[in-house]
Amino acid sequence: MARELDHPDIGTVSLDTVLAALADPIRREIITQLSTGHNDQACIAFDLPVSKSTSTHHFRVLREAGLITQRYEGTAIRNTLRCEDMDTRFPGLLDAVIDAECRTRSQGANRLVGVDATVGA
Amino acid sequence: MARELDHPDIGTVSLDTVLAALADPIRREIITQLSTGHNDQACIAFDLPVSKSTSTHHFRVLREAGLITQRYEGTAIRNTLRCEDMDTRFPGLLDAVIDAECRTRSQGANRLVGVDATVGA
DNA sequence: GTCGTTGTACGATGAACAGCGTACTACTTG
DNA sequence: CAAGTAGTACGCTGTTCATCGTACAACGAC
Repeated sequence: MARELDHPDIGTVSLDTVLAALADPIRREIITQLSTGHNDQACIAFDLPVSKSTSTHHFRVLREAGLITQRYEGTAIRNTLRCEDMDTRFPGLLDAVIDAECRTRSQGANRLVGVDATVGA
Repeated sequence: MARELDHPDIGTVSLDTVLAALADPIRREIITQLSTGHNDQACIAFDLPVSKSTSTHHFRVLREAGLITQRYEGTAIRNTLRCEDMDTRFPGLLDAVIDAECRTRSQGANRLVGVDATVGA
């Protein structure tokens, strides 16, 4: 019954923190996967080109920025995107970033190596 | 006739660079002032709580990210926001950030000290 | 209990970057 | 020409942060 994770009130999250969180390509990868069918998945379900501890770090930054919710389920964690909360706080911002990310991706020249072919798997 | 400044093709600017540029509060301050009546102004016209050299640095980051245009006019530089270019490249993104910034600001608790009362002057 | 799974804590490290001051260039004005 | 204005270049500094490995904790299955 320990294992409670802190989530910020959406009213208190700062634009600074949100944009800093979104400025990292790995974290945008997570957000994008969450928004395209990977919602409510464990952290390992995301095929990220970094070590486990780095991955933990990125998920935490996203949670503390108010972008995702993390809830324990056994040993794993369910990650969900806080779409509505973010749209309340900063309307259009998250959608614009996800859209921009997808747009960049379909243009080829993906900066995030090692994930290209396995995203859909 | 020297004094030409490089501006990236809008098609080549990366989301990474743009978000990194927008993640800094000083640079968002510049962008916000540009979008709210301060367009086409010299760098010194922006009342920023940093030194001149730091200011130069931020303007350059914005230009190289494709967010602003800088054109010499005598000893000064005219700064303009590349709204349409940005909206072509990443639709809705710039507007969402500016809107979010203004929203944050009118909520009080402005993180950027020293600019509050003198913005309108 | 033991073992495997999933994620965390804790250092440590190296790179990136915001900030500054000083010295400088380029232009305008007198 | 000299003086003033607007911005740049350069070097430096301190901080932040992404990354890693290793050791550990919490839970499920057996």
